[in-house]
Order: sequence, then C-alpha cells, then structure tokens
Amino acid sequence: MNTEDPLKLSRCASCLIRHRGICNALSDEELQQFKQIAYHRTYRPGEIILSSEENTDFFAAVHSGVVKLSKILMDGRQQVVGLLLPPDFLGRAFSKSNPYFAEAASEVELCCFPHAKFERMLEDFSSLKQRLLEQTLNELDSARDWMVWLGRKTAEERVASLFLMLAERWTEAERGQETGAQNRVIELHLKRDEMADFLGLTYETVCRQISSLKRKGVIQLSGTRRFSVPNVSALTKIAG
Amino acid sequence: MNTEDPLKLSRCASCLIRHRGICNALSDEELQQFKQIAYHRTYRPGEIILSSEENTDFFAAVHSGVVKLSKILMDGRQQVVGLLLPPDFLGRAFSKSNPYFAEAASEVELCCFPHAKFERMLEDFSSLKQRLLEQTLNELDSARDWMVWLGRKTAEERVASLFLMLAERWTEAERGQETGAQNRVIELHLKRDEMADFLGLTYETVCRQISSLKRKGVIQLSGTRRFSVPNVSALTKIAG
DNA sequence: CGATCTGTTGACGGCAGTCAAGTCAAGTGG
DNA sequence: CCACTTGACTTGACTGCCGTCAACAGATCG
Repeated sequence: MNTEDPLKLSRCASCLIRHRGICNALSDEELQQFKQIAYHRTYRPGEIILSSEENTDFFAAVHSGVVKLSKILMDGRQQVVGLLLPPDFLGRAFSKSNPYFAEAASEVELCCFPHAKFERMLEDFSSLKQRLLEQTLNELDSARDWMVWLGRKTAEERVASLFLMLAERWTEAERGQETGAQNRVIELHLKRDEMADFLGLTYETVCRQISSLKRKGVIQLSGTRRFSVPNVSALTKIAG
Repeated sequence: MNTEDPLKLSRCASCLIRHRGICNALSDEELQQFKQIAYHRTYRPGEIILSSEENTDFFAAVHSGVVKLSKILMDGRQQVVGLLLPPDFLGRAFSKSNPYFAEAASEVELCCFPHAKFERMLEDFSSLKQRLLEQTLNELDSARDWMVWLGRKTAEERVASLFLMLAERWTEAERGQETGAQNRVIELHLKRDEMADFLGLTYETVCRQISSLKRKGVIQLSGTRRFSVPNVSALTKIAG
C-alpha cells in the first residue's frame, strides 16, 4: 500500500472540481494524503445512493451529475429537500445515520471517502472543517429560501422560481461564455414528478404551470427536458 | 482593561446555558478569554433584533426566550424559517450580511460577541468551530424536516406537528421531572398569526385546526397560549 | 367606558389536488 | 416493418381544502 499509484495522483490534480470543492481547502501535501483514501463510484439515473434506514459508511463529493435528497412520509408522500450539484458534499458528519434518502437524478459520479478516515482528517486539517462549515451554512441558507417557496408561494411562482434558479446556476457555472443568457439552452435534469416533489405540488399542476409560462412566452421548451428563457425579467417578476 | 471584573467572571460560571451552548466547547482558560468580550442584551416581545438589510456587528447565543427568524416577500407575505431557543446561536458566520429578519417572540436575553473578535476566536479554538458546525448541521436537519411539513402536509397535520414539536422540546428540556407528559402545561410563546407564518397557513386556518384538535380531545388549552396533550399517541398519529 | 389587539367562527370562492382520458416517443418482440 | 407495451407528459372536468372577507367575542388598558 506504500507504492504510489500514478493514476490516483494524477486524478486529483486534474479533477474538475478540484478548485471548487472541499479539496480546494487543502495544501498539496494534505491533498496527497487525501487521495490515498479517495475512491470513485458511479450511479445510473434513478439509482439509490443512500436510504435513510441504513447506516452510511462513506462521505462523498459530487463530482458530476445531480443528486436528489428527499424525505418520505409513511403514506408515500415525498418531498425533495436538497439538490446536490458539483462540488457539493454528500453525507452527514458526526452522525452515523443519515436522515435522508439520496437518489441519482442523472448519471452521477461521486468521489468517496471512508467515514472514519474522513472524520479523522477533519480533526487534523482545520481548513477542511472550515470549508465544510461554510458549505453547510450555505446549504442552510438555501434550505430556508426554499421554505419560503413552499410556505408562501403560489404554484406559478414556485415553477418560475425553479426555472430561474436553474438558469442562474447555469450562467454562474459557465460565466465568461459569449452567448447571451437569453438563448442558452438549459438542462432540466428532473422529470415532471421530481419537479413536483421538489416544489410541493402534483406533477399535473407542474405541467399546467409550465404550459402556461410557455403560452405567455416567458420560457421556451426544446423537447421535454431542455428550456431557454427568452424573457428573463418577466420570469423574475413572476417568480416574486 | 486588565482588571478582572468579578461580576463578569461569575456570570459565565453560573450561566444557565453554560453546559449546553457553544461555551461548553471551551476550556476554563478559553472561557476566561471569552467572557472578556461577551456582553448581554435584552429585548421585549416583538422587538426587532436584526433586519435583513443592515449589516450585523455581533453574534449571539440565545440565553433565554424565543427568537423568530423570518423572510419577507415584497408584497408582505412572510415565512418563519427558524425558531431559536436557548442555547441556539444567532448570526451568520463568515458573511457580514444576514439574510434573515430576526425578531424577539418573547422576552429575550442574548449573550453577544463582537463580530470580528468572535471570528478570530473561531480560528483559534477549533473546538468552538466544531461546536458551531454541529449546531449548523442540526439546524439544517430541522430546516429540512420543516420543508416536508410545508410542502406535503395538510393544515391539520402541520398544526399537530407544531404542537408535538413544542411538547417534545419541552419534555427534552425538563426531563427528570416527576409529572407525566400528559398533564404538563406547555407554553406556546407564539401568537396565532406567528404560528401561521411558521406553518405556511393563514391565522384563521390555524384557529380552526386548533379548535378541531380541541374538539377531538387530542389537545387541551388553558387560556390562549398554553396547552397540554392528554392524548400524545393520537397527536402523533395526526401529525403523520 | 370605549379603544385596540387577539382570537373564534361562518360563508363563500378560487387555487391546486384528484381522477381520468389521451398524446407522444421509445422500446420490444413477432 | 408493424402491432403492442410502457413510461413520460399533457389536458380536461370536477372536487375540496384552504384562503378571503366579514362579523363577533374576550381580554387588556388607558
């Protein structure tokens, strides 16, 4: 185990999320240690990553794709409580049990770390803990924004808010490109019923609201899971 | 400033939340340093502690009372996104601006720390940062539970969930007492319209659901802001 | 006592949920 | 190649929960 695997070493160095995720908090030296324990896993769309019953044995950074965090009531009602995009972090530190149900919403690649080893590194590298804290604070902020959607917004406002959020995340991720935000085609990743579980609605209502926004010329669909926003300001206004 | 204030020293030592709040993470020596910068503030019910526009110059631990965190849409719709009870922590670390509106829901006493000094102590005392991280993770968990309420539960279930949560927090805080949970009288702290903003409902709907639960014999009111739960299992069942 | 704030209850209407039918695209197998 | 199936999506008709509007009851206070 002391022989260095050149593939493993180069993988971190060329990692797409290297400069955005938690790894960014580490020095080169610390990173060396990090990659010794990291391993990758991939999931197909719809595949279950964690179920809330079983104990988790790993933490992970989302390397590519979208992970859906949800909670399910006994009668089957479901609420999505988080969407993880690269370079978000998956797993509940300092607790073996994970209260959520995690599912791959698209093709997903995770960079995983064994539970115990990762917690030890948290102790050793304070900048890593700092990074995790900041990420958790940001997740808390967006969870609370989301609560406003769920508690106080109408169906139309919620659907508009979702489209707006996806559009913003997209331009954020790809800023510096030449084409304007108007014509950019954005990937939805979610099915209608997943959007509904996200927004606290039924999928029929989501459908109707999307059709209505389309009729108003605020959004434009290409196929069923791609869209663009010809009128950003109108969308913003409707989103509230 | 080098003379020690005996009052200040004893205040931390006898502090009610000393062994539950973030201070618990500190050694006696570190606590010495801590109390040098801490000061208390009190607020009357309804008083505004932080408005989301202005920059925050302090962090604080809730020493007594209940603090309401909320967000407000431009048209006046409001959603409560957090309830802070002792020994919860108030303030957004690593960001000068605070995206929430904080209001005293009852008589409130805060133990405050200047912004810059507290962040410095976070750097120096890793156990403090650890404590803050754990608290943030717990807040994230409960925010997400709350999202399930808002997105997927009916009015009756939400009201029942709120009563259940308050009952559970109460027994948690006062465990070891002799009287059974059945007859314990629990303080609501919130007005009907505050409960409504909390639950994503109107205050009339909250009223109706409370009356209905009362008629069913699941809860019992003494006056308008105190209640007890004669039938805990029925309440749990209704809450979902 | 009147004024004001908080809470309760009723009548009514609308937004979103439920139930149901139907379209469209992709896949399967003869 | 075509009949059939399946899953995702769309749209319509109807229902019901909860929001809106309104009247009223209690409590508190000057």
